[in-house]
Amino acid sequence: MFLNQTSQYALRAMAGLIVADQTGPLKSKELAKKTEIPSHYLSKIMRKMVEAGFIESKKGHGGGFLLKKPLKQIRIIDVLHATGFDMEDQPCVFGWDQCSDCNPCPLHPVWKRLKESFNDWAFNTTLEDVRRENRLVSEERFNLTSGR
Amino acid sequence: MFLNQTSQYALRAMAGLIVADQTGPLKSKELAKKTEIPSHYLSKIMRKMVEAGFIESKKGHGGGFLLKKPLKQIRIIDVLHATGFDMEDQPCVFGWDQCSDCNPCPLHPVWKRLKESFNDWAFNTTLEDVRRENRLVSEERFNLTSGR
DNA sequence: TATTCAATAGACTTGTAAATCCATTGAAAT
DNA sequence: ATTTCAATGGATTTACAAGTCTATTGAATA
Repeated sequence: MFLNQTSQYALRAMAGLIVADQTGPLKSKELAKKTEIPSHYLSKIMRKMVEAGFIESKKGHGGGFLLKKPLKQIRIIDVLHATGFDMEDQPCVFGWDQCSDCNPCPLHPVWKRLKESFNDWAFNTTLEDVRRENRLVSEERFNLTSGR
Repeated sequence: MFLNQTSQYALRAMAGLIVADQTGPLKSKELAKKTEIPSHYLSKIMRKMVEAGFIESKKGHGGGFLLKKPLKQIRIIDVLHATGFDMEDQPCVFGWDQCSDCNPCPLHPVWKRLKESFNDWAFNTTLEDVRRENRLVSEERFNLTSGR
């Protein structure tokens, strides 16, 4: 869908990291394998996550990436911003330089609603939600397969 | 933002066409100028709109593009489909081949909500909405500038 | 019929996000 | 100290969407 590959990879990588059993730092290569992201490309994305303060990196023996911030404090929008995506930078869909509520292009009202839904999602969803909902599913599956 | 340039152009072109004073067919070049879409590229997009049955084209003298269907019957999703965009074709954001409600990837629940908002918008917004809301704005402005 | 206009078709070029490659840095272990 | 491991930086390549160019088709006008 709509977000560019880099942003999608970033979400995927963060999700992959938080879902992993956290017994020490997770290596870029392992995460790459797990998430099927080209490993060298992933490295660059992970650097951005480090710079944004979401994770920290350890070089050398036993190195890799570790979560640094509470998941609750990392919103989807933060991850997107860290990859360079910013809704505010997006040009008017109709191509106007100065499109706004006061000076709306023909698509403005309609497009605005889409942006609002997107923002509603991106600002109100955190990586904690990702983890929680993933847990719920795993538990359900466990209950099923364990025969209760 | 997220939709590719071609899809955005398609929305822009349709909006440009319906907002134009409809005194006969609108030429591709005129529409291109109005919407600031590269004219030859626009031609290709307009062809898709013709094939989808939204508009018809007239060649030669006095030719151009005309609306064919009632605006109410053209949803945003239809325009997007006509340009080749299909939400159902979008691969799992986590990269899984078989990701579904029954077999959800770690991002599935969260991503699903985004898709639902998007679909809600794309399926429930028509070009009639685009026209109506544009009209409302124009009238408001008229009332202001006419000094009432 | 000849001329002009405008869409159509398809080959070709451009721009840039995505992906790869390789050399370097820095940390841990022995 | 030396070796090994893994992240980092930056140059380069690839792939493909976006955009351009040119020739053709087909309709209206006179």
